[in-house]
Order: sequence, then structure tokens, then C-alpha cells
Amino acid sequence: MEQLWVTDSALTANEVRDRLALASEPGRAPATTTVLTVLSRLERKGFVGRSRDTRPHRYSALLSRAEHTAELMHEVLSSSSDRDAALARFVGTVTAGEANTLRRLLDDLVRH
Amino acid sequence: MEQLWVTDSALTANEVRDRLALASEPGRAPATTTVLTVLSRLERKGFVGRSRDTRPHRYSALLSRAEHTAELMHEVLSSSSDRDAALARFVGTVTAGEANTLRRLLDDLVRH
DNA sequence: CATGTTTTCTACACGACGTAGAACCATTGG
DNA sequence: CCAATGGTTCTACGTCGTGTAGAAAACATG
Repeated sequence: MEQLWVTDSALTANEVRDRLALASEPGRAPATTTVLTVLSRLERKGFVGRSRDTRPHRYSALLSRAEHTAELMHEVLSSSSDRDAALARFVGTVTAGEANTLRRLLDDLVRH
Repeated sequence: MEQLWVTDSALTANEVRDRLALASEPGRAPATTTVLTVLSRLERKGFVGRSRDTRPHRYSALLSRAEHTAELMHEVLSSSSDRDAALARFVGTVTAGEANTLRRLLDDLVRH
């Protein structure tokens, strides 16, 4: 359902429905009300915002996909009693490329 | 529910129940059958193993808490289309202490 | 105001989970 | 050998999140 946020811009419910219809094979197109319901629930949970003043309300993701993923990772990490141990396990199973990315990112951190 | 794995050793259902009873305030102690049910479900999902040959079956976590957390983090990361971007966001919001931990871990990685 | 569009309300199915009683099974003391 | 005791499975219920959508209400506009 969160596949809507690859578009990352403010969309109306119908626009979202249309994109979903295109993205999924024929027959499996959701109704507009379905989209509305889901969007409302996502809003309640703080994942999307909406402009209530314009008439067809426009919905937009409050966090980018990457931010959302990062937040989830932090949540998972927080739930661990031993964060350092968890981090160690995490780093230990990361790909070489990702390890390099991490090094670069950490270096960037140093120079504020 | 997974709080059982702070103990990290093979336990019987009753032992688990007892520890839960101690860990939670009086009155909120689960029945043994409840523990059995949950343990069976966790086994089905591959989170715990059990020795079926000994009579009171003994249950043990297949992954340590840290490993489990790390695995979850990888899952979350995998679900992202842009892993590097997600990693960047993640590192950007990590605490200073955790950043240092990461640096050390990455250095250790280099020397195999 | 009538009509078409948009949004909310209400509702159902389904699966995961916490919970636990009932029934079944295995070991062992008599 | 067998009944009692304790361990395990089966079945089931309530709750919650989620995908689904119809019915009804709110709106805009000719």
C-alpha cells in the first residue's frame, strides 16, 4: 500500500487509484473509497498529510521512503536491550558495498 | 512475549511460565497452555527450536536477541527501494556513541 | 435546487496474536 | 499393568491491524 510514495508528491485519491490501477494487473484495481480509507488511516498514524482546504484533498507522504525506512530501523534497534550488540550483528552481515557506504557516511558525519 | 529470550538457554514451558510470573505483577501470570501455544507458534515461524525427545520438551531461541534485531533491521532495509539512501538517513540520526561503535565495527571488518 | 463528485461512516473477511479450557498422551508409583 | 499426574496438542474466543468497499453524507456548480 505504501507503494504510493514512490511518486512523492501531493496526489488526490483518484490519482492514487489510477496509478494503482496501472501498476497492478487488470481486475485488481481498488475502488476509490478503498484508497480514501487507507489514506485516512495512514494520516491518523502520521504517515501522510493532507490539504483539507482544497476540494479534492491532496495527500502527500510526510516522510520519504528512505526516511521511513530509517525510522523503522531505529525503532527496531531501540527495541533491543543491547543496542551495541545488535549493531554489531547488523554490520557483520551487511554487504561489502553497504559497508563502504557506511564508512563514507560516518566520515561525512565527522566534518559536521 | 519474546522477553523469554533474555534468559537464552533451553527452558521448559513451565520454567518459562514461572519466569513470566515473576517478571510481571501478580495476577497477570499466563497459564502454562498459553505459553505452550505461543512457543509452538514461535517454533512454526522458526524463532525457537525444541527438543522433542526429552519429555518435558525444552525450548530455546534459535537466534540471540541481538541477531534477531539485526535480522529485522536487514529485513526493513531490504524492503526499501533505495538502500543507500535509507542507510544515509539511518546513520544521520544515530547517536554519537552509536556512530563510534559503528566506526569501530567497520574497522574490525577490514582486518577480517 | 438537481446532479455529479468527494469524503466519511459503517462493515465484513482475514490473519496475527494473547489467552486458555478440553482433550489427548506419556511416565511412573503402586 | 494401570491409574494418576503432569505435559502437549486441539480448538476456540476476543482483539487488533489491514484490505476491501457500499451507503450515506457533504459539497460544488450548472
